[in-house]
Amino acid sequence: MGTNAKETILAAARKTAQAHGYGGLSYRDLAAEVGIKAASIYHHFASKADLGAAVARRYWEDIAVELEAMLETTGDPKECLRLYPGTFRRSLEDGNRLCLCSFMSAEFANLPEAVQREAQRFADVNVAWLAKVLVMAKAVKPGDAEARARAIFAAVSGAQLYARSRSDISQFDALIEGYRTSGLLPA
Amino acid sequence: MGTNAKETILAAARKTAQAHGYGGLSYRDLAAEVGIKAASIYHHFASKADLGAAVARRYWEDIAVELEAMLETTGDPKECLRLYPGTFRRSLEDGNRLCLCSFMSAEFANLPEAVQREAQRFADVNVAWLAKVLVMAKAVKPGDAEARARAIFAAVSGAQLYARSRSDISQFDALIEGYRTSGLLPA
DNA sequence: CAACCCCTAACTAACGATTGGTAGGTGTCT
DNA sequence: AGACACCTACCAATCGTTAGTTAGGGGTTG
Repeated sequence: MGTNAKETILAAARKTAQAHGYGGLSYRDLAAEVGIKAASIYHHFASKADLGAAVARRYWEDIAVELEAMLETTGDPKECLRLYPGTFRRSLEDGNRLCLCSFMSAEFANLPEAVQREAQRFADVNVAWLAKVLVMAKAVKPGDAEARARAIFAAVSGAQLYARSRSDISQFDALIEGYRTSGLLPA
Repeated sequence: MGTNAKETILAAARKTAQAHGYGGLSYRDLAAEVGIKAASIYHHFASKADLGAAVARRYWEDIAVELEAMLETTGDPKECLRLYPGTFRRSLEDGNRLCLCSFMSAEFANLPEAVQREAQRFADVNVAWLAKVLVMAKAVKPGDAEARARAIFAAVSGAQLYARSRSDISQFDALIEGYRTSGLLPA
């Protein structure tokens, strides 16, 4: 597998965890998918907790980059708010997968502390970005931005969870539309 | 464990599943909690899938009764909409537990079909009741009731998930308040 | 009344599979 | 030579599940 084995493992683990959770991560299955043996994963990650934490950390690092890039390329905070649910939609498009943070929030009680921390950071990154963009778009009073950002994040997460349980992306789209007409998201 | 062993198992399994999911249900742990041996559970439930389906079914049956009772005792649909998030709040109060349906929606890909079906029914029951109450309260146009009901259910589920990942009920309360000020829930 | 039979509700003991993890060896490239 | 990437071969624990057994209560029958 060469020098990028670690990255390949991380990517495969992320996809599996988004479908079956941290508990559904198996060294043997993961190794088979990557094309090495289970014990070899220990050469890159000292334990399952380490792997889980690395996967979750990479997950919020990636979304942080993606969200900042969105803001930069569009240069339009209102457009960003319109596009935001798309980041969750894409997980559903990709094999009806869930946001890793949502899955780990459900599994929270079973997670090693290091994994818990990294999972929380994903939510923090999303809320911070949303709050910033809401203020830029003058969609809320600056003092209300963080509360509204959290509400949007939680609601979109819930929409993804619901749509997943129906294996039906159109349910996600309908829910997001519902958030707009009700005023949670700017119309 | 006399005649009500089956009920005792169901109740213990529900509590465990709300904390650790269907995958976190272990016959040995469950039996130890109830005070019998693992194999004895098979006298009451033919398989883990059977047990899981029975737990999920009982879960939506109970909430259906609870919601109808709320409507009857208050007689006030607006008051019902105000009280509704409380049903999710109580799971958090009880050991930071999650709605069983939410946990199973996350685990969806790993669930036996019978369990999937019963988990979906919980959402259906909630949405149907919410839609009915929204119309009674004249909070939305009758044609928009079901879409709004789904939006409320998904958003409240998301709020519970977020609060759980922080082990902080006040986050749930703040999110619900945010849904009210934004217009998703009637103020 | 007593013997019989079946049912319920539990038990002990083990099954094969899978889990995360460890020890130590092998080949390859610099 | 030595570091790196990966291997084989195991381990103890846990998983859902099965087989066979036991204790006791209820009904029917001689």
